[in-house]
Amino acid sequence: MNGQFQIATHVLTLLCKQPGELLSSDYVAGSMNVNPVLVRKEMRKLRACGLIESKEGKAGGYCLALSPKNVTLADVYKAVKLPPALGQAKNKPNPDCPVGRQINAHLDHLADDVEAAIIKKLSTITIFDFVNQFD
Amino acid sequence: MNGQFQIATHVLTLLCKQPGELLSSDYVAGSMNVNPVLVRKEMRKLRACGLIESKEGKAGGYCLALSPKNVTLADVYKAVKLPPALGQAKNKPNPDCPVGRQINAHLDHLADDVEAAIIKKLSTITIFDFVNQFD
DNA sequence: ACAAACTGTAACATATTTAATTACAATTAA
DNA sequence: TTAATTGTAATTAAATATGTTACAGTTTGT
Repeated sequence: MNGQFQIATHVLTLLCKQPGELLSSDYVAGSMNVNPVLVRKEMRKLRACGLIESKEGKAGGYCLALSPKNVTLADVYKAVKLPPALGQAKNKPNPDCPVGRQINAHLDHLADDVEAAIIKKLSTITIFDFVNQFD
Repeated sequence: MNGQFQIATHVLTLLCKQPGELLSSDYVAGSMNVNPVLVRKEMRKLRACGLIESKEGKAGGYCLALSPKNVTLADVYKAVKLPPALGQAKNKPNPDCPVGRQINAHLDHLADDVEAAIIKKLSTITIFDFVNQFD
């Protein structure tokens, strides 16, 4: 099981609900019951993509880098870099078989199409939209 | 890495290319360089969904149960039952946190939407279409 | 200057999932 | 009756994700 997208989305939700404040990885980890180091690992990815900012030192923490209306869940998906939705075969098909020789090219193209469909769907939902669902 | 969809699609491609013949798991496994037992495991799923038929005993093997024009890659995707594209968190968010209390419902709904988008995309491609790409 | 509270990150342990392998009962054809 | 094959379980090995510990570096406040 892979909960990286869920962690990232949870953090962004918290940051969105408490704008202007710096939230620590310990605080966030407490809201979701995961290890603070895991949170910091996801935050590294989000920061690398410019979605959040972090501040070190005492009273440090994380905050949004952009307006929640300008960040979509597609940005989050790309930032966390999940394994491909259709999976990823590691076998090396038999090059002497007409099907084996070509299938990886076709499967790769298909996987790209599916990832594009996921991103298209997620790009219709901003962080603001997602957070707005909460009571 | 998870190559179940790729195995299933590879087998269906071979079956489609050699209609009327029964292909053995050994033959198929040889084309893709995986273990024959893995092939038989995926075949079980495809058969449970009615996509293929199998025959036991000497000279047994597998063949398509439907016309390749009537089977889409969405059927294959549903048959192999991959883990959800957005992952699956296993943490239990803090029920005392307003965000933690609700987020799983929202994430689950989102995951359903994404799976629907994947299936929508895959349902536009039949096995016939996929195989037709080959030389 | 110093202590405290953080991030950033590495290293290691644990848990889970997937693939490979082995084994064998049941089935079918020759 | 033998050989080839599916169906399936059990085990091992490999890959991946998570949890944990540790600690250097940074910043704030006293």
